[in-house]
Amino acid sequence: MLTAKKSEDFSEWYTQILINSEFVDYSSVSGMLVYRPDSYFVWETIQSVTDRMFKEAGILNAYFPLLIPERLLLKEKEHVEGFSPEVAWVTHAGKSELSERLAIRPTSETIMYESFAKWIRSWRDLPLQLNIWNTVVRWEFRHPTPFLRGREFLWNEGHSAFATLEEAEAERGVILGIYQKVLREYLALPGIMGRKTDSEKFAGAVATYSIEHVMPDGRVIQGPDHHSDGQNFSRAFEIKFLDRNGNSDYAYQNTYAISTREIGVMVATHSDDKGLVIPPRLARIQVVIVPIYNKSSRDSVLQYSSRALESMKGTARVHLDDREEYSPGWKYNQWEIKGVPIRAEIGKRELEAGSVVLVRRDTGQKVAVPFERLAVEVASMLEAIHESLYARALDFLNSHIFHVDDYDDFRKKIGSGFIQSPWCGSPDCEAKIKEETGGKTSNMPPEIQSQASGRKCIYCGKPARHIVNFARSY
RNA sequence: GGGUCUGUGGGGUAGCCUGGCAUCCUUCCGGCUUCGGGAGCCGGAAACUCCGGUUCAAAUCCGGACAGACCCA
Repeated sequence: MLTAKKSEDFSEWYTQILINSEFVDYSSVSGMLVYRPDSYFVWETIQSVTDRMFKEAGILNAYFPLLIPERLLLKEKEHVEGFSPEVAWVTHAGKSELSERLAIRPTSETIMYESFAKWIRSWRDLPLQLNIWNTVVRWEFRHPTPFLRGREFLWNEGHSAFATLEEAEAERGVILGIYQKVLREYLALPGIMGRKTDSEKFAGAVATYSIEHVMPDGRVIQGPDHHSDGQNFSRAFEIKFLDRNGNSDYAYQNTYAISTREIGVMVATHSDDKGLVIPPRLARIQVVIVPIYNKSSRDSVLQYSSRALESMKGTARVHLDDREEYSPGWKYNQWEIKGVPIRAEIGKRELEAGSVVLVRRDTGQKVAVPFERLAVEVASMLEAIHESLYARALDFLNSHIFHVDDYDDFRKKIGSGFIQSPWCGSPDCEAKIKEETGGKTSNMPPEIQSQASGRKCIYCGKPARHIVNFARSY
């Protein structure tokens, strides 16, 4: 039973729908989540469609170890500093202490680049574009929230090495394009793409580009990202090659990721006070048939329901809920909590009319369709649900972007979405703004940077060099 | 990191001030009955976070630990 409302108590609502829908469960390790079949189905799908696009782009999958020797982790200074407070360590095997403690990977740069250094000798070995699907552990100390902030999450780690900076830079558009496509076509989520400021970029990177989302409560959360690492890691790990002219150079590298956090953004964005709303392409069950009968109509209704099931099988993932012990009304509620996109109601009336009633989860709209058109109508309804979820999410995003030039106004607006304001580029101003308002820099979309000219920094009043999205964030 | 509050069956709770065999809802199991928006009845299973103290007697009072929530940095 759901008691919290999305608009009144967002965080309580969020956990209630996740648990009540049997989407995920808590484990006895705080911050580590159990993915039950419906949520794992979502991740498997995200994973497989992303993976397919990676492969089309020439990226190969590999696998690297879970544990990283301490000496490797220490090789890149900024990288260590960024991660060391959150690293979990393996120190013992049984009762004996290990000679060198091993980090449980918080990310795999260091273990992978040791190998890269061995494999890369010549420009002919480049580019090297590898990806691994794995989980990482980061010992968060702030309160964990399912999917959004936890101590273990599932993701992809793409790691590339190129011979030239230009080639490395060109990868960014390809990868972010893939991520945007996955978000748009599967999770039905829009986002804002842009460059992170230096103080918010990835530890060890030269530049980070991210896709950022607004949450229903007006706070903002970072989604998939792509980091240009320049030669920072290649110098630390001696990833050197001889170019066409016989000169030795360090490789130019990138890293990128999409994680299970997106599932949280998806749930939070689309779901409502009745429970989850899962975008059709990610729903394990896309259509649930609920038969309605009494003693005398039972057999004929169930038989008709089975025929409906068969006729839809080739089109959608369908389930017939023929449990005897629950009433139809109870089933409606349960499948609504679980976010199944379409409910098909079949009773004596439908049987006699030769029709089936379809009900959309997102809008509650009911429509009776002739049996012969069932598969066709279901297919187009699934499509319509997807598009309408995306359209609504996009409207929400657009109505939570504010252009602000005045600091008092900024203070009032911060916390209610993306505040686009001019900034001089000074980390001091950035830090002061954060301190005084709680507003952090989210990212800087390339296409609006030209608007900085002639404007003044929201904090110090000096000429602006960037237009930045400020927000309270997760 | 600092402060405030809270830990009772699987979930949600009453009881705590004023010590005396733990309340109700839901879930779960068995049965009957019902089925067009969480039906009804009968029976059953299931809990005081942990450690110590006070007491004839502790969910209740005291101390500590652990866990969680909220506020501040």
